[in-house]
Amino acid sequence: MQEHIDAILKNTGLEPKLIDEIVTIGRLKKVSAGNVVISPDSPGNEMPIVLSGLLKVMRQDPDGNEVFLYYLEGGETCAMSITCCIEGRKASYKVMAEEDSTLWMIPMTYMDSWIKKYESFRRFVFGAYQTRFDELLMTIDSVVFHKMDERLYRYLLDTKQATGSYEIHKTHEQIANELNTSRVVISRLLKGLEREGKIEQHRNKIEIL
Amino acid sequence: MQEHIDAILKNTGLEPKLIDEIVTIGRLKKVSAGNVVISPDSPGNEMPIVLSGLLKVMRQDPDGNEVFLYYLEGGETCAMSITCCIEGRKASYKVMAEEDSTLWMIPMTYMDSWIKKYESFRRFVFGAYQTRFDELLMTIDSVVFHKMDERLYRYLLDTKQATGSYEIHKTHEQIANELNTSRVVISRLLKGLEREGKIEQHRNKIEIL
DNA sequence: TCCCCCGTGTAACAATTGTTACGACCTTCG
DNA sequence: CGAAGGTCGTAACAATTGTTACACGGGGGA
Repeated sequence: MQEHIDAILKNTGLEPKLIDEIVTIGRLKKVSAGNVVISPDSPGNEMPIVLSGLLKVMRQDPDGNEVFLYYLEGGETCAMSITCCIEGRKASYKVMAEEDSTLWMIPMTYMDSWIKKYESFRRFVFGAYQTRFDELLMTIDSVVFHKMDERLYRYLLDTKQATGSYEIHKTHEQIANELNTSRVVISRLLKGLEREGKIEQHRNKIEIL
Repeated sequence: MQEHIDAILKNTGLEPKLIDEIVTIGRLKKVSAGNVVISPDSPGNEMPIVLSGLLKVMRQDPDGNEVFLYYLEGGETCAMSITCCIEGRKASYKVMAEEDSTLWMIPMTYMDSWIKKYESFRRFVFGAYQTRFDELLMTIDSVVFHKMDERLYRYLLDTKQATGSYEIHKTHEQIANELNTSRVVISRLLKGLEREGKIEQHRNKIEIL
């Protein structure tokens, strides 16, 4: 286990001394697919780093509607939870396990001193911010500048890329929920994509071509 | 001038010693209304703090379409330019002066050392991130969960709040551009808001009631 | 003054998306 | 096996948004 964590963390560009600290101080957390990692009302005083698996970050509105924002893959961290914790605010989003995942949880107490001490940690944190800003902006692009069919196709490609598989195991209903539209609309548009030869459909499964 | 800058910076919660450094190292920049402050192809190795006036941040897509993201008011800074500069990347957004504004420009070279040195600067920077994340998420909410009429009304209220005036001096065409829709649609919806008694319209001017 | 440009109102129509309804099929479980 | 529930296809219609076209009036410049 220990070596496994080391291996992941090495790819983040963090310096060895810091990795030692992280390994000593953090704790392992396992989440199985479909479960919630962070929700708007959970306390949240730890910063998660994804060791394996895949998380997805969603935005929720007061009426319970949702939109998919982006995936968090191995080696990445949730930038939003950092600021949330620093400011002691409630999360305004929801993080779920898309696959069975293992996380390394670091208490927020250490954040400030690490930022002060380690140049590599500053780079890590600011890099995380940059990446998330970019993802949010891409989401805005997708929603503002494109129609639902393009948005859907981009979502499928994102999912293919994040899971590393050209097969997506989701129902039309689930996809509709992530794009905040209705099942009928998704079925209609997926049929269109199929006619264009971009995908192939099976029960509970979409194949990206 | 000197005292004016001090006064603004004091409200940011930065510690006196750091304010001294900022005042010594930065330079003043004046921008008149309508001019571009940061564009996707400008170099951008300075971090701006708004001293007076109002900036607006827009997202642009490759075809030249635009959307309004949020305003930057006095005492605030552009979080996205921080990460951009740290990573030496090109900006993926555009910042414009909504009113005649004065900015205090700080070379990025000092960022890292200040973050290391000043607790208050860390709080300032992370606070800026948090605020911008929230604004982006609100933009996403607005676009994903609401129809154009509500989006328009929220935009008017935001503008009222940012400018501190219940009169908005913009044409339907300009508003349409900021919401990435067409003039006709805005005229239609503004008429609706007027009928509901939420606004009053005049030439080149909208009054929020 | 007269003319032209700009800003706005409005109609008519097209395209996109949302909603409701229903039928077909598959899977699971009793 | 048969019933029940979940998944998908499709039609018909409503609501929202986008597009084109044209009329009206104000204000500024020649």
